[in-house]
Amino acid sequence: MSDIKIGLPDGSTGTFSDGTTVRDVVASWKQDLLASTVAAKVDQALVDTSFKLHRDAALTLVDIGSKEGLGILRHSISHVMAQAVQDTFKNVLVTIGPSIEEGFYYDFEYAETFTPEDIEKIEKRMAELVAANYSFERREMSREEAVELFRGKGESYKVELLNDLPADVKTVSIYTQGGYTDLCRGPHIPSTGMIKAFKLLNVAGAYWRGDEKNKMLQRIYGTGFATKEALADYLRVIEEAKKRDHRRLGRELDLFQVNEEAGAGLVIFHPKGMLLRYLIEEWERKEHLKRGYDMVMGPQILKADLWKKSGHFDHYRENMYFTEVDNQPYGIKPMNCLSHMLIYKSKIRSYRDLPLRYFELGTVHRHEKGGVLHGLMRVRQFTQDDAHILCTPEQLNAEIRAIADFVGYAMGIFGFEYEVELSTRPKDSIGSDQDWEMATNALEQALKDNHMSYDVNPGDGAFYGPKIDFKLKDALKRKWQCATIQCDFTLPDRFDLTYIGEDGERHRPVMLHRVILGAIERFMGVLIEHYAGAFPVWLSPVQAVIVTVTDKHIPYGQEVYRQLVDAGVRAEGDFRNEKLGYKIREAQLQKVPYMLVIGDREVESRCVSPRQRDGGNLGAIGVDEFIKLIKDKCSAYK
RNA sequence: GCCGAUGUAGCUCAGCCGGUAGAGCAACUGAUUCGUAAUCAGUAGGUCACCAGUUCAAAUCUGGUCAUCGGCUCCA
Repeated sequence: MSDIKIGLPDGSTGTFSDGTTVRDVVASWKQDLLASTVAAKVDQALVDTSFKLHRDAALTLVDIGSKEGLGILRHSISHVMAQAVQDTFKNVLVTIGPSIEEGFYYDFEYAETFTPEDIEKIEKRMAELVAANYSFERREMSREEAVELFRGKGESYKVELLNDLPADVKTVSIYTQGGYTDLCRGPHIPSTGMIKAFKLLNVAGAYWRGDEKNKMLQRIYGTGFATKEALADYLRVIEEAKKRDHRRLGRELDLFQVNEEAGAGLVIFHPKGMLLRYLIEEWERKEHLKRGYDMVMGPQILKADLWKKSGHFDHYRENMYFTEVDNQPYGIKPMNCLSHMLIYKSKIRSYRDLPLRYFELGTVHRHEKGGVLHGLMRVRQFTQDDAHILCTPEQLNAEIRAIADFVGYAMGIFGFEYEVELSTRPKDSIGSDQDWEMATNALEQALKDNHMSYDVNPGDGAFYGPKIDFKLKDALKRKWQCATIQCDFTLPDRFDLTYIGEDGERHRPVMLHRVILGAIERFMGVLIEHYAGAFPVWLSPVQAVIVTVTDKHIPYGQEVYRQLVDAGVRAEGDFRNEKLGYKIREAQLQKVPYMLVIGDREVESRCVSPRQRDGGNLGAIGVDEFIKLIKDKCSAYK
């Protein structure tokens, strides 16, 4: 921390009234403390010392490229954008405009729709405001004064925000730049002239305060960086991310389609996509059997009464599809647990039998809202690598820890990073307070025992129990929920599951719902983007393509093809009458890991010359040697 | 579901103010037999998402439906 320079005009290190120094503040800021805590502290320092310290600290942080500094810069740009919007258009009300991970946004209420041309106008006005180099002036006032100020401007959303502040908040701060004033906690950069690189990205609808019952506002997204180069880099990354969009690659690599004729959110797997899926599923089965799971399988439809018994009918009905068989109502399963419950109930269970781990690659149907469907990521029919574990309360901790380890192992195999979240009881839920507390504690304790860092998501659990979510990140930095572990004390109750304990008495088992990869479809989508379609050898639908130079090399090419296929290598032969360069290009675009060129040299020496998709060349090697290479990669999951 | 945009050949896209469709790539056919990311020539390919309406006339205007895209809400 000692190398951090504080941007005070006189180069001194200021000291706050509570004895901490500027250095302390910036150091703690760097340690990822809640930015707001530090911001509040810096603002307090401003009041205490009359240094315009917060600005300079912010400026310094922007200069050294810290996350917090960038956040401050973007927040300031959002103010400038709000001003530009109100300068350019009449009857626009401002709401909120924070910085976010990739940039910033500001939500406006405006009767008309912002068009792309409008966005250009706004950008132009913003450039003028930046050129004018207005300073950001901070002022504090009582909340009553602030209410008066914003009411006078007709900014009803700001008034609502002020009125909803906690009662103990007596004073609020406002920031003014170039005659435009916004309610804001700060901090901000010293002046608009410091904005070197920004861009407005798109307009979208967003509910006021994120509640779908509220009015829909117009949200303008933008981003900003400390330098033009950084902005250009970011835009390049966006372009690159588009290229690896799984929907595009799914078509280009001929993996799958989501066809309008078939219906929204319904995936059709093509041969290569199905092969990829098969490889993932085989991996799953092997790993589950290794870990003491039993494979089971239930039907797609079960009587509606059973869904009533489980609570799904009351709590999940709007997401379910129903059908009728012989005048009896049936529910198409949105989850796999019911069959597993019936398997458990098929016998009297002893504590000696537990834990029981039922694993099913379970295909489910959920009626997702139209607007959320997205390629393979959000679909209406998908297959979960689902398991339900029934155990004694004493076994719970070890089971949860084993699952968390399994997830970690799986993420390592597929090369993903992930974050962990613990979600607690939601409003619409079933079960006693006591059960919820026990379940939540069990999950939390297991995370602690495994020394895993996690965030808590209050109220985000399933209706039947709390859960641990594992979120991995795709190429666009979007987080996708994949693995989840859900604790359930209520289903065993509803289905009256029991086991005979050591004491000879009947006891209630505990149940865990869990998935490792989540949904195969979504996982494949994430996988496609992660590898940009260039799958590791063990997952490549085609591992090697044999390319002949001329027709006279075809007989040896077919011989090699036969040897590879017999050895279990996924090979294809490209014996078309095309130039070598043309065939190489196609194999390259299909991201095949190895291209085996067969020409005079190879026929003569009875070998192959594998060209790698990264452009490298392995030189002339024997076919056996090549087969061994592929086999080794597969067994190492490379 | 909500806000906004979009839907023309397999893909990427042209097609002004309504007069009834075009390019490049891909595909197919022929020629070419050629060493590591595109050989040349020719041919074929479209109910302009779907359904109504306005009009002498609709890819074009209006309404509805379906679907997709960017978000919001929700979620594996």
